[in-house]
Amino acid sequence: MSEFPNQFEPTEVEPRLYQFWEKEQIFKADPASPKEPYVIVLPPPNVTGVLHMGHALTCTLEDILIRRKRMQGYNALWLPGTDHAGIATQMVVERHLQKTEKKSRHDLGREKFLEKVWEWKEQSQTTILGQLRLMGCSLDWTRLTFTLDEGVSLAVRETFTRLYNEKLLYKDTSLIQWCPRCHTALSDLEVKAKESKGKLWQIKYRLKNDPNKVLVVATTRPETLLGDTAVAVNPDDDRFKAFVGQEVMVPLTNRAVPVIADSYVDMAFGTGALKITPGHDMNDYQVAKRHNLPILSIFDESAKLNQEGGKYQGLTREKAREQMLLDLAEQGLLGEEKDHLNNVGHCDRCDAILEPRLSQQWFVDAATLAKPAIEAVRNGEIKILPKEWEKTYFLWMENIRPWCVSRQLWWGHRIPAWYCPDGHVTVAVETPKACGTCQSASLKQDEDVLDTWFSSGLWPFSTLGWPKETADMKAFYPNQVMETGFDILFFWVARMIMLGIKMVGKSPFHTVYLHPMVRDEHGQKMSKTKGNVKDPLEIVNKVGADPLRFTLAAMAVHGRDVLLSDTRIEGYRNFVNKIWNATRFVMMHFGDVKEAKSDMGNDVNQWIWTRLETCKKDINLALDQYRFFDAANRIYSFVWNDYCDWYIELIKTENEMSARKAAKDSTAIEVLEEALRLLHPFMPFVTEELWQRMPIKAQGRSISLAPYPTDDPEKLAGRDFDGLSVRRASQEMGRGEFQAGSDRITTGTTVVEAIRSRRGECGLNPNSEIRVQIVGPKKNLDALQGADWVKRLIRASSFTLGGDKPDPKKNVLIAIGEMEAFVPREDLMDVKVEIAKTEKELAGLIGELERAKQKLTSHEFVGRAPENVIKGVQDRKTLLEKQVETLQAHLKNLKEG
RNA sequence: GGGCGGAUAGCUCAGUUGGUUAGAGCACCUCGCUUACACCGAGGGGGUCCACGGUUCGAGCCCGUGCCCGCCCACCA
Repeated sequence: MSEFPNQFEPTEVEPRLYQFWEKEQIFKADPASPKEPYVIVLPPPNVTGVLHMGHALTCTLEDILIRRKRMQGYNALWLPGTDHAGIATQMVVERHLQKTEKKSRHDLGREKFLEKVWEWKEQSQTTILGQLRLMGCSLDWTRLTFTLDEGVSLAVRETFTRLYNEKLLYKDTSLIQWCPRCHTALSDLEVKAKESKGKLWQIKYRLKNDPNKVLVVATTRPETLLGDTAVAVNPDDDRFKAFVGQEVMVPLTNRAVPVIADSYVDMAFGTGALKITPGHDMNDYQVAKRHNLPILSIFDESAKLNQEGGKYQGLTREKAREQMLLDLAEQGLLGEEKDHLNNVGHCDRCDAILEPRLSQQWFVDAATLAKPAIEAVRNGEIKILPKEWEKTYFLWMENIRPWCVSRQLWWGHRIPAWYCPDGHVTVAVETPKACGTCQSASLKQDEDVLDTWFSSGLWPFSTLGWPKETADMKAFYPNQVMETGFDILFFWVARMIMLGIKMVGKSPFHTVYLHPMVRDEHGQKMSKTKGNVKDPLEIVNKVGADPLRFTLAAMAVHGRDVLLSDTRIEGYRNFVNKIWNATRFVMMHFGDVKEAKSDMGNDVNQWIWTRLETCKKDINLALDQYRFFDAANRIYSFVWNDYCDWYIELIKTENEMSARKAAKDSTAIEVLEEALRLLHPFMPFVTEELWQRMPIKAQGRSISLAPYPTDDPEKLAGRDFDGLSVRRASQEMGRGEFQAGSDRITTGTTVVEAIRSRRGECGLNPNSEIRVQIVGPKKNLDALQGADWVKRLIRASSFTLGGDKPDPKKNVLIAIGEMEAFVPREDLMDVKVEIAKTEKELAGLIGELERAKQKLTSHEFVGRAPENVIKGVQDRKTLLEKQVETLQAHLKNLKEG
């Protein structure tokens, strides 16, 4: 540690520091701690997955929140876990099995297949957990939970049983969304509506009693006609009044179905007559229920025609359609056909076209659970940020439908329901010995598993040991923040709120922070087919976790997508380098200071302390409001602009430097040390590495346990900081009282900027030395007295204050507010360029002056604008007048000379 | 069909209750290897803040209309 490499080496440092943190158990939360708790549970990544950019964003933002709170003395718990992700994982393993062993899950059988999935899970989980460590996540690994762990399983069974007993969960036969490829029921949310180009066919239905008359219906799915149990028309439709009550023959069959009247039918659409297929259309199902129509299922679980299909049995939907259209045409029953755009439901997972299917499933009465969940957000118990999402939340929750929770899969929580031979249902937390109704000992458990989101919905408390009354549950429920992507607001967040309130009796968290989507630098969604996917691990490998984290935070703007670009990441990699080198420089000169002893009489010191104070205020304010991007930009500009560009440059003069060394002044180190602490939640690795090298630092083991800098130390009073001395906290308080920079600093920096700028405009070699004389009001000249850094920063070989104004014809004049700087013409300028510059500047100033004058003569403005605004314009006008006057004289001289 | 969000410099975006001269990063141009850092430093150019109308002493910001993008929800077959 003694030598200081001239570059930060993330590949060497990051794993070493993470091991150190884990060994020291820095991230472990103690439920017995007297500290105020601050809890976030990590949205559990899918066990089959690898870490993608969305995870990277989630864990960066959550780690920033958690690390800051930990540094503020909270009992911070960030709880890790992984999700079994039922349908997704089962699909991946099935596919793998098919590929490697050419077997289906049915070939293996349930038990063997599940063994395979568990193997897969073990292997995959290690990968993703390692990746979370690579990102620097300060997760409490001692509490790692998997959604199929026994504890979670108990919570699931408990919830299922309680909801069942309260009739909020029930078994029902109903038309549900069925995926013919995954062979399972889905919830409404798992249906992706996609617009697709289809056709609208007209099909003639002959009247039973008068085969010469036909009723023409329009349909996009002719193959479903085998399932028709009625034809419907609008009751107000005069065209069809005579048909209502009669029967028509379903083409290609011998069945007669009634013509019914229902106002659902849109007279203007198609032919005005609608075939009703209640077994395979959600709307038709509703109509059928109203009219007590029979329901026919004509497709099997793979959406092939079943025994109801007659000659078409065994055909797929597409094949059947093709064949039936041919047959209809042959019988002269096919009318016109036209193109038609319609929405078709696809499986969220496998993209297959879904088929509504009549079946028995378990449902949760979501509408009842939603009521208190809506209320919790409405009364502010739960805040959703950005606030715009609340409206979306309400809209969905108020129109929520029964949630189908059973899945015909093997991988997941088995439904805790048992059936006896007589068909009685027994629902229980523990496997029952006998039927609850008839005492039969011959019980068979329900074959189905639960929707993954059912167990996810219990996550904020199932991870803490619920339903047992654990210490963790007492200490850490409710959580503080739920940070996740808006894409799972309904899938997950809403369900956690409903189930948390129902099961525990308290909202599961206080704040929901919905982060945006990560896209590429052109706002395109990252996708494999587009080839624009950025792999976070590749980036971490290349530049380290810190720059990636900082980029994600600095781009995370409320309600906007995060656009990730390589140049941005590179820029923040450079930032890491900048901090590294600034620390190296400061350590080189002040590495031997032993105690915090900042010379507060020195105005350069005061200035940087003041800037730091403002920075602390801004950052804390920003982070309190989840404005990660503001906080990131603020610390960036403090370190780079204030500290490196100004402060370090200011103290680099020999006088300043030797005085500081002699006095063992610790300001440079101390300010930087605080800046590192401010930065730590964003860039944990480089900050810890540098902090460990600092001679002056809080006495803790890790920067993660040092106090987070604040402009309001009262807030941290009384907190324990792993051995931090209270003295430092009180010192921080004192610094809040500094006034903004002294006259010497403000005057000096203004002079430096003006002269540098003029040099730049002239294209002069910045290294050439110039002679400078400054005249102006005494207070300004006094302020510049002794500011030898001004001389250094403008590269002045001589620097004269006051005295007679030099010959205007031989000197270039630079107006600096009320001051004038003179530089011998030969040092700076050729006359023609100077004249042009001056004229341009003058024109700008005159224009502005005119506008100011106009404002001040306007009665409305003077009469109605607040005083401070008027005063501002007046001051500006006075200054402008003085500058215009000076420059006009200067211009005159130039032209004459 | 409903709802939400966006449009500001070449690119990606800030701009917190309307207030003096609209900012940043990157890109670009000029100059500089001044011993922390060329992953750097100093300077510069570049904007009718989508259009039109309104409110106001004053609008990038508030209101209305229009146009163009993106997303979510939705049972017109």
